[in-house]
Amino acid sequence: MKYSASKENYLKAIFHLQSQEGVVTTNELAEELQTRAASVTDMLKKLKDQKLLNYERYRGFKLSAEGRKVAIQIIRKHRLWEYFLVEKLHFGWDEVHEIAEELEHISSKKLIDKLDEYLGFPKSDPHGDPIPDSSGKFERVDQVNLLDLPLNQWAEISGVTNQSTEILELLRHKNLSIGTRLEVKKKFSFDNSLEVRIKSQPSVTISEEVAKNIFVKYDQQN
Amino acid sequence: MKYSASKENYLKAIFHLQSQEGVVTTNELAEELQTRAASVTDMLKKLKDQKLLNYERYRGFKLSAEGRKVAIQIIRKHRLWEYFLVEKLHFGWDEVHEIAEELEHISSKKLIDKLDEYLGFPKSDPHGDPIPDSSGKFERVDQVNLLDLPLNQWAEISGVTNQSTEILELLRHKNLSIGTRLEVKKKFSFDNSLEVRIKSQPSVTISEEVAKNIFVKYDQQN
DNA sequence: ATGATTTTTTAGATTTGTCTAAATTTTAAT
DNA sequence: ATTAAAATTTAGACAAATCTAAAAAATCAT
Repeated sequence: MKYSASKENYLKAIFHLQSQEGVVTTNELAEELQTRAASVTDMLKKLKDQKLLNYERYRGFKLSAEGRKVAIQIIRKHRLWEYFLVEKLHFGWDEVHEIAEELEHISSKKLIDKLDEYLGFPKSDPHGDPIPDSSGKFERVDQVNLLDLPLNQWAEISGVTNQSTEILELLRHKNLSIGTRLEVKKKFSFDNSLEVRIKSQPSVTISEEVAKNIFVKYDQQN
Repeated sequence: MKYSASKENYLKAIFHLQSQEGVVTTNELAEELQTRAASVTDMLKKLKDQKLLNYERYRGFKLSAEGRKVAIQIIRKHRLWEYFLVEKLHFGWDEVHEIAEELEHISSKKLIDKLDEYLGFPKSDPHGDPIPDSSGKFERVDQVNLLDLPLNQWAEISGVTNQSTEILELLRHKNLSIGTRLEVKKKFSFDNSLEVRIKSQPSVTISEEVAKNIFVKYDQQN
C-alpha cells in the first residue's frame, strides 16, 4: 500500500505524540503539524477509513497496528537519510532534518534497505534517536530528560527532541552535541535553569526551555 | 522558486522532446507523460503564466530560458541520483530509473551539490547520458544511433534512451550494457533488424525497435 | 479551396488536501 | 446541575491536477 506524503506526515506525528501521551487529541495534532483542527478532523476520517487509526469522534485517537507499522517505516527512512546526510555527505547534524522530511517519502523499500546496508546498519541517527530495522523493531534507549538528571552525575547527551534550527544553533554555540559528556552542577528553582559542566570547559547555563528538549544517558565511567 | 513535482515532470519532458524536434506539440507531450491532451493544455497555461514556456494556443511550444534552466536542474538531479544508486548502493543500472524519478524532486540545492562532490563530479550517468554541472552546463556526447553505425565499425554503447524496464531487461539478457563494444555485421532491410557482434561472443540479432533506442560512440582502438 | 479529419482547446466535473465560519459536543466552573 | 468555555466536528469553499465530452482551430486530401 502507498500513502500520500501528507498522510505519512500525519501518521508520523501521531506516532510521536502518542508515545508521549498515550492518546492524541485533535488540537495537539493540529499544533504539531502547523495546521487547523478542521483539517485534522478531515484527515482523521480518511485515516480511519483506511484502518490506520482507531478513532471515535470527540474521543481522541491512536494508531492501529497497521498505522503504527507504517509510521515506523517512515521514521526508519527519516533517520537513515539523516545518518547518510551527516556521515557521507558531511552535513552538520543541525541541517539535515528538513531535507530528511522530504527524503522520507521516497517509496522504494529496496532503496531503503540497500541504504541501510551501505551505511552499515546504524542503530541511531545523528540526533541520537534509534533507527528501526527493516522489520520495524528498534531499541528503546534508556535516556532521561536533562531536567531529571541528578546533580553531579556524569552523563552523555543522547538526543534532542525539538529539532528546530534555532535550538540546534544554540546548542552548537554552547559546544553541546550528541555524545557530549556533562554533569549538572546546580539547579535554580527560580526559573528551573541549570548550570552544566562539560569536561575540561567552563560551565554553561541552560534554560528550562532548552533542557526540556535534551535527553541524556547515564555514564558508567564516572 | 519551487515548482510542484508535476510541473517539474512537464518541464523535463518538454526539454527532452524539444531537443529532438525543436518544437513540441500537445499530443506528443500527452503521449510522453501518459496523460490526456486536455490535461496538457491546462498545464501549459500554468507554465506559460509562470514564464517557463513560450506558448501560443494551437501553435506548439518550447521552454523559455528560465524553463530550460529548471529542466536541466531536474535532469542533473535525476542523473546524479542514478549514479549514486548504481555506484554506491549497487543497484543494477536497469533498476534505477523509477527511483530516480522520485528522488529528482527533492528540492535542496545544497544536497545535490554535496552529492555531486561525494560522487566525484561524474560526467555521465549509468545510462551514458551526460550529467549537467552545478551551473547547468553539460557535454554534448558525440553519439550516434546504432541504426546509423556503418557495417564493421567498432563502437561502444554509450546510451539507451527508452529506459523502460522491458528494454533494459532485454539488453541485459543479450549481454548488452553501457560500455559494451560491438560492431554491426549485417543489416536486414526487410525489417531493419541488425546482426551485431560483441567481442569474443556469438553475434546477436536486434530489432529495429530496440536499435532505435541504442546510441553508440565510435571506437578509436579498432 | 472546401469538406473531412485530426489536433487542440474549452467547459464542466472530480479528487485530495486544505481553509473559514458555524454548529455541536465535551469539559470545567460555580 | 446548569451554564460558560474550550475542543471538535460539519458545512461549504477553494486550489491543484486531473478527467470526459464537446467545441474550435488547423491541416490534409482531393
